Amino acid sequence: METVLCSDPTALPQPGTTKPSWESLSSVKQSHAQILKSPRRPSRDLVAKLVAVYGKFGDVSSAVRAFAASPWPPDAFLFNSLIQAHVCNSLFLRSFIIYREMLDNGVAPNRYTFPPLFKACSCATQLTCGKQLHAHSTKRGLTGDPFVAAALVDMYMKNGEVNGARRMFDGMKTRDVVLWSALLAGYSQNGLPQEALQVYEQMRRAGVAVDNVAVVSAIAACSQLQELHLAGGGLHSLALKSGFVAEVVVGTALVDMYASCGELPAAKQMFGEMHHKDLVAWNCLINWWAEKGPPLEAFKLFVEMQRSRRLKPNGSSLAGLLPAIARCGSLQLGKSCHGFMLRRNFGSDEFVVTALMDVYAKSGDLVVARKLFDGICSRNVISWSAMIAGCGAHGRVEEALSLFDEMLRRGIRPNHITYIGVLSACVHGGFVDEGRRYFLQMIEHHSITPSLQHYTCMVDLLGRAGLFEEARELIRGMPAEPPPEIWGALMGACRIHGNVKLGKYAAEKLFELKPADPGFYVLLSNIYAAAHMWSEVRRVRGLMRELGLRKPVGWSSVEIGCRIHSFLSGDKSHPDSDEVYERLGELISKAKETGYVPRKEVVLHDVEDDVKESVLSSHSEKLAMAYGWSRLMSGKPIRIMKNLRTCEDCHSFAKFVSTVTHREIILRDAVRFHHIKDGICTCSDYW
DNA sequence: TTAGGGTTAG
Repeated sequence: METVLCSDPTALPQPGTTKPSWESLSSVKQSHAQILKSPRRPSRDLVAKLVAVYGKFGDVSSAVRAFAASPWPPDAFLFNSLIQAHVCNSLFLRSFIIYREMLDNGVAPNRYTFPPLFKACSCATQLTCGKQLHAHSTKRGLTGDPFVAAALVDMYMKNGEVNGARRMFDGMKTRDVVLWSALLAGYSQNGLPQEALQVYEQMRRAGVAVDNVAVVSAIAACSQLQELHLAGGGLHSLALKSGFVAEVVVGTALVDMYASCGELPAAKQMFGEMHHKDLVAWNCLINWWAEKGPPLEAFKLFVEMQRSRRLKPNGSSLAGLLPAIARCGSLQLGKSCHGFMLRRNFGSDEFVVTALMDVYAKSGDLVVARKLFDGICSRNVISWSAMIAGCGAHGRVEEALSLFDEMLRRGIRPNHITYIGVLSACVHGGFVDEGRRYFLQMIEHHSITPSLQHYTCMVDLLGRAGLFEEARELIRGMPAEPPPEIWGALMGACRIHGNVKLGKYAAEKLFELKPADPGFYVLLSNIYAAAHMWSEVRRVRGLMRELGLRKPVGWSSVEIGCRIHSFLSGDKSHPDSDEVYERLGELISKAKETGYVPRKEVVLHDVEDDVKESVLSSHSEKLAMAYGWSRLMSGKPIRIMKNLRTCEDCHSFAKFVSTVTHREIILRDAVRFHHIKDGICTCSDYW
């Protein structure tokens, strides 16, 4: 062994010592400088260690310089270190080039060479390259090495080659915990949680001591399965007994599991019990609150994270928070986030930009959403799907479908979510032929098995067009018993077309499947009311009372400056209520002068006409419209959000208001956007 | 010197 000449004996690795005292980049550089000053040339092993440690500190340039100055020719250890330094700094393509140089210089790769290269193939999704390297490792008899094998299983799994990974695993005679975990994690990461839990069970039966990593992957599988009580509960107990729970990764996996099962209080409690919380743990909590919790709470968590832990949000934090803003539908808040994102240089992060695009689309500003979409350099299937869905929801059906065609022309393969957007667009536009064609194309050309959402879209599309027999045929052809969503869509179509008989049939199915959902009772009562079958209406309403079910309360909001003002139907609690009703009265008079006739048939109670008109005139969206007109500057669009579907009368009224006030009205309801300008709505009147 | 893990846009 060569002796290292150095004035400070603690600064350099000494023979026999296990841990070098290179704890910072500056200490490494200092030692390196001393080595260079020394009259004797350093050994290859010492340079290789320097290269590795430079890589770990993220200084790839110094690693390359150290390598270049090493005794020539470099050996395998030196090349391995240089490859590793590049891989751990995400310079994957460069690592392949170094491997090529290694071969060109006649240096034989060894068991240490391949794991980092397979990792590079995993991260850079380079399956072809991975397969070639697999062949190289086999040729050299290295594939049986446990480190190489585990890296290979991981490489195949990360590239979505589940069967390849399994074959690799099955071919191994000795299987350690890391090899098992690579398989288990791979199944979980590929959306196969059942298989992942099976592997976990097999692993335990095989007597392998389960470690923290295996537990994390099994918990992740439970999150996907939303399986909290059997496997999930057992894993939490195991994590507690073994002490793994103290690890931030294990704690985060448990937070995620509780939240994904809808147990937000348990998730928050788990989060509170974690001693150390890193950025991923915070992001996990924020993401779930943004999706399922009160949107403002998600925003508060985002602020709290930065204050209390002094953590800097990354792209995931923002992409996770933005759905909360999208749910609020607040354009102002969306713009603030946009500014924050630009200041923090997330303007080219496609995750963040796609999430922001969705915020603008859901806040009613499709123009900015489209600009953001056009500005994304590498648009993937997710950004295309988001834009297509946005256009469809805004009634820009032709634009949605032409975007879809363009996406196909560019060779982007659509997935099941893309087709949900495409089929919904067809529903919004009443494009029956196109819908049928896309549904078949999805199955036959893209081998996508229709999901519940696809079937629901099709039933909705056919039902709205009055093609009840075709809709029923489709339902009969479904592989499993139709769930409530399907009958709900059919019932909605029955209301539009006054099909009492089929509506009643669908309602009976729904009352069996979801007896406590008030929405379906209301829908049936609406079907009877539209047919003037008032005794049936009373019977259904009576049934609702007996069951203690109440119609969900409708509310609308309008954004004025930085504030959101909400109104219930007939609401008089707003501080400016007098002004709201006075201005609404003006609007109704002006609208009537230009031809607006209240559509009293929309009111479903068996009451006198004047009562119906008074009920109609205080619908929450009308109150919000009047307040917006009163308070927003002249020419500014009025943006309204409604929690339920807008009724036909309010839709018609909004068209007259847009004409008499010369304002654009953008109304987001539970299913779509209505862009109304000069008396015309971009979405069809196809109800 | 080398392998497997938690969050993340539609």
